Amino acid sequence: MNQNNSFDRIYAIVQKIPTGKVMTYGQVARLANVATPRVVGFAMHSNPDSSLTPCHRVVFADGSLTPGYAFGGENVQREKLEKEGVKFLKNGKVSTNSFIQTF
DNA sequence: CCGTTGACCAGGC
DNA sequence: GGCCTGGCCAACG
Repeated sequence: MNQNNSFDRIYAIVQKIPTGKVMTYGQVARLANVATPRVVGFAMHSNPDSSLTPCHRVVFADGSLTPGYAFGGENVQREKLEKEGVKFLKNGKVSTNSFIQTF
């Protein structure tokens, strides 16, 4: 628990994201007490396992998916989220209603 | 130690 | 509503 490394804290938060819900990088960064959302991005790209750390549940603040998803690309990420019940908008973005509001 | 890079975000056009 | 720019800040070599 209380990891001193930023990466470990980020991983812990991402792992706590329930199925069918998504979080923005800024949200994760804030909960992980990280200075900037960029660190979250670094951690995700260094993410060792998609099953251990569901980085596909982490999206942009606009609801856009991750450009250059480390496990196949945006296309794969979108299918995974849809499979988990996440709603997508016509413009190809995640519905803001799928964002976690209370944690 | 310093410079570059980057899975961000907010603002402007 | 979509695309571009600037700024913040940590990790990497």
